[in-house]
This record gives sequence, structure tokens and C-alpha cells, in this order.
Amino acid sequence: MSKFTWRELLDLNDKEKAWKSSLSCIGHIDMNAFFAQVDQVRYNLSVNDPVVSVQWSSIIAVSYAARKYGISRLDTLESARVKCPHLVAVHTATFLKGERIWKSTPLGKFPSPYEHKVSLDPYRREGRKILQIFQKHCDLVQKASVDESFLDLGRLVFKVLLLDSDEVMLNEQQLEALKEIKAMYKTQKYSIDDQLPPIPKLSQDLFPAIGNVIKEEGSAFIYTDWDDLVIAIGSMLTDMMRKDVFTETKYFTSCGVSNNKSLSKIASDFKKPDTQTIIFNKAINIFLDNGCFELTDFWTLGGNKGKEVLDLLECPKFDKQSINHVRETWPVLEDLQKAMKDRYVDLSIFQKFTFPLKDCDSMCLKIFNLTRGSWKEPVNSRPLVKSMTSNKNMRGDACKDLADCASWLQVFAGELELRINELQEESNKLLIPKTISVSIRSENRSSIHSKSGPFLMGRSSMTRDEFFLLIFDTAVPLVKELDMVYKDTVYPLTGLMLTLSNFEIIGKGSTIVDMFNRPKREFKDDSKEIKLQPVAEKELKKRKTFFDSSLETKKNVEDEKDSFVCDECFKKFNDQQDLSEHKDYHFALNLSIGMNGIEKHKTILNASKLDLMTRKRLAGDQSKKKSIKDFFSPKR
DNA sequence: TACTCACAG
DNA sequence: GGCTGTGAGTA
Repeated sequence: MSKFTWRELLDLNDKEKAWKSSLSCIGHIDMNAFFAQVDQVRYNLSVNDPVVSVQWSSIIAVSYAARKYGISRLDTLESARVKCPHLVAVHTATFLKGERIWKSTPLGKFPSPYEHKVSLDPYRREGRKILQIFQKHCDLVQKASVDESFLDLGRLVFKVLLLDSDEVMLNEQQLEALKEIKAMYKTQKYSIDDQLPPIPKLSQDLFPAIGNVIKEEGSAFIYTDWDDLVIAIGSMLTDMMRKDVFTETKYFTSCGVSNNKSLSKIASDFKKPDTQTIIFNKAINIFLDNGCFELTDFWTLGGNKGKEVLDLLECPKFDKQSINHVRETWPVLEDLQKAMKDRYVDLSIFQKFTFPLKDCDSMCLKIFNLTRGSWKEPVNSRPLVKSMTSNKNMRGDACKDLADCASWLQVFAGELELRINELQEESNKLLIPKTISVSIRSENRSSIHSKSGPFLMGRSSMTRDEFFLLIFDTAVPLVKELDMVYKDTVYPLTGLMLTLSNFEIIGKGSTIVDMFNRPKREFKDDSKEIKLQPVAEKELKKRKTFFDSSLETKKNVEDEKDSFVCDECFKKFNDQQDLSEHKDYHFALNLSIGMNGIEKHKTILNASKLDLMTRKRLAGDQSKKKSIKDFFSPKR
């Protein structure tokens, strides 16, 4: 007989219960040197090219081909070139100061940090592409960062064992082996708390785990119960998904499969690249005691808190024995809790801890389980976004006054609009931020000031340009306030940051109902436009005057038929020569626009219009038509 | 709500 | 070291 019950197996079919079942099966998949892989594929390079992804002069990702030369993330571009003369250094995409769209950087080019801002958009996109592949197969995926995800494999394993699976095609022998259990399930010839029958004969041969199986050196590993079979099938599933990722994107991944998140995460990191590591329940201690990990390698224990715990539990330092030490010294939870609290009290005379005494018990519970590989947490499919920020660290005089702040805010507003739009299109949801915040940083890192306020999506329908302007318009008064208070001490800034947060996420086409049960908002299913209820009259009037004056400007310029006028931005030129040079600029711009996903037929605001708006915002209110027109006139 | 800090990749 | 992100604490 099995030591597991039907209930524990059936719980796998329930998203709420699967993670805590003793038969749980969780995968963690991690992209290897993700940015470098994205750049390698994006620039049509080969896996054998020593690619590094570069931001200014520092390296942010090192491909495995480049690692062969001993290059690490700590190298500068120069020192990496010394180690590998034919290094392929790819700079990240960038925004130009004052522009709304990012452009890929051609190979061999290195933009100046003084007038550019890095865009990580290409990587985010690829990250989402991969997430979607996981979601195509698996019903419960938690994106942990741009390049890693947790997967609750419960339902998939359940399907393989008890139903017909279309994810893993079973051969005749495999089907035959599972015939009995499937029949029992189908005919319900069991009580829920009955023990399961023994695992089928030859399970181990028929369902071999795929990947790097952790086991005791030199000894045979033998499947004995259903948890072994579940983990083995989990490894078949992650293998299948990783192969799908590879055929779709050419990206290599590493992966860990075990019964819980923290273990799978450590396992996925164990052997890289392109390898999955499988930890059967009976091999957990062997894995944790293999001399490769510390208590501080567990998620959330990597920082100060982890150090404090090592200290409080008097763990041996530098010999990777902390996990073993804690497990062997305190076989009983209560003893561990008492030991930590006693020492906490003793030490707190001399030092302050990052967590209060009352948290010791829950900390110990977690540590007690972590060191036994039995700390279980649910896989949460996380919301699309909580906040979105665009930020730049400044050097030199890159941001020396309010006008510079405004120029960078254009970039930030452009980036945020771009990213929100992308997310909306991909998820078919509307993302409506409710608060906005601007932060400035000066010389010493610690002096950061921020100002935030409500973000009012006022208009009943909003184009992308209008949304961009609204972000910019809302940000400028905030930065002006900061400028007013701190201008004597902060310039030149060492950092500027714009954050949208508190997102309301609404399914397109669905109707939100307010507290009186009336529809609050309406959306056209086929429309990408954002429709919202009107706001205060005052707010509307303010906007209207702005948009009207802007339209009028456009018209005014169009009227001047006698000169050379660009038909895209209505800028005037003295002669055909200047005009055609200017057209080249639009050609380049449009290429980027295509890349950024803005449809070409939509008008976008070009740089000269942006400058105009900056000045208007800074001037404080709507300027006269005359002066607006002046900005559109050629300089000469 | 506004702001700061810790942690992570 | 630069650029993001999240969650918790504080007033």
C-alpha cells in the first residue's frame, strides 16, 4: 500500500490545495544569462558568439559563450575585451533625451549616458513571450521576475495519472501501467481517505525522470511511492515546456523540480545552463547537505535578515554547514524557537535587529521547514502590474535644472505609455494607474525626495498621445514642487524617477458595476480606446483648452502653403534640401516606431512638439498662440 | 495617502 | 553599478 491517500492525489487537481498536498509538484524555470540570450537572438548572432549585454560601460549579462573566457558581470567592457578580443558587446536599446520612443542600438555603437536613457523593453517583451508559453501549458504560473517563473504542475500531473493527457503523449506501455489507477478513479472505487494502491510495476522504467536527478553518490535510486512518480512526471512536463520555449524562441533555460517553491528555486540554479535538476522527496536532505548551499541562499534570507539569523543561531561560518547545523541541532521546533529568542534577548543589548522579538517564532517555523526542504508556499499567479517606474541615474550635468527634468520626464512618460500600451494589448486588459510619483536624488544616495499625487484619467476616451500627455502633464507640477523646495541643494541631480502605481486592472469588454449596481464604465469590445466616465468640469476645461490650442497650432502651420513643410510634423523649412534631410529623420523615427509597436498611421508627437510642450508646462499655463507659432518656425 | 527601507534579479 | 520591481513599515 501507498503511504499517501486518494485525497492527497486528488488535491493536485485543485489550484488552492495542490501546493500543500504531500504529493505537490512545483517547477521553477529560469532563463540563463537572459539579456545576453535575447541580444544574441535579436542581433542574429550564433550561440557560440561571445555576446555580452552592455549598459553604458558596464556589463549586465554574460552569455555562456563569453563565460568561457572568464568574463563575469563584474568586468568592465574594457577588461572583458582584454580577456576576449573578439567579444560581441551589444548595448541596450535607448531613448534619446526629449524623445518618446526607444531605438535599438546598432552593433558597435555605444550611446552616451548624458543624453540617453536605457530601455529594457526588448527584454521585458521576450520575458512575457516566455511566460505566455508556460501559461499555454500550465494553469498556475507565477512570474517571479523578468526571467523566472514558478509553475504548479498539479493539474498536469493529475491529468497524466488519472485522465488522458494531451500535454504528455503516453506510449502503450505507459498507458497500460496506469490503466488500473485510471479505472479506479473513473469508477470511483475508493473512499477519499483510503490509501492509494502501490505504484504500478516498472514505474521507474516507464516514467524515468528527465534531467539531473539528485541522489546519494554511488547508490541506486528507487521509486517507492506516488510522490516519486509525481515528481518524475513533473520533470517530463517541464522538459516538454522548456523544449517548447526553445523551439519558439531559441532560448535556453534551467529548471528545478521538487515538491515546493524554495527547493525548486535553488535546484534550478544548481546546474546551468540548459539543465533541469530533479529533487525527489527522499533526496531532499542529500541535496541540501551537498556543501553547495547556505541558509542565506534561501529566498528572503539573502540580505541582512539572513545574516542576523546565522548570527542568532550561531551557525558555523564559511563552510556551508548552516543548513545542516540548524537541522541537526534542533530536531524539535520549540527548541529552535526557544534558542533563538534567548539569544535575541541577550544580543539585543548590543545590537538592533531587522525584525522584532515577537517575529522569532514565525521566523523559526520557516527556518525549521526550509532546512528540511519542507517549507511550502502557494504558487500565486500575480497581478499584471502593481507599479511601473521609469528611472534614470544621472551623471555630470545630465540633469542640472528644471528644464532638464522636464526633458527627461518626456522620456519617462513616453516609456511608461509605451509599456502600459504593450501590456494592455497583450493581456486584453485596461490598466489604469491611480497614483503618480516623481522622485529626485542628489549627490549622496540617501537623499531622495519624492512627491506623489492622484493620477486622474479624466477624459471619456483617450488616444495614446493624450495618455502620454496626461502622464507628462501630471508629472510636471510634481517636479516643479520638488524643484521649488530643493532647488538650492539638489542640482545637478544624480537620479530622476517617475512611477505610476495603484493600477486598476479591468478586463476589456467587461462592465464594471459601481456600488449602486449601475455600470460604471463602458468599453467598446473592438476599440483600443480607453473610455472612462467624465471628471470634474474644471479638469475637463483645463485639458480642453490645451488640446484645442495644440490643434490650432497644427492648423496654423498647415495654412502656410508657400514654404517647404514636412507633411508628418508640419515643420517649416527654407528649402527642399533641408526638408529632405529632415525627412530622413522621420524615416529613422518611423523604423523605431514600428519596432516599438506604435502603428504608423497614428500620429505621434515628435521632438519639436515635445519641446514646445515642455516650455509651455514650465511657463506655468497656456501660452499665447503667437508664441506657440514661433516655436514651429525654423530657427534660421 | 505619502514616504522610506529592505530584498531581489 | 544601473535599472527595475515588490512588500512591509511608519506617520
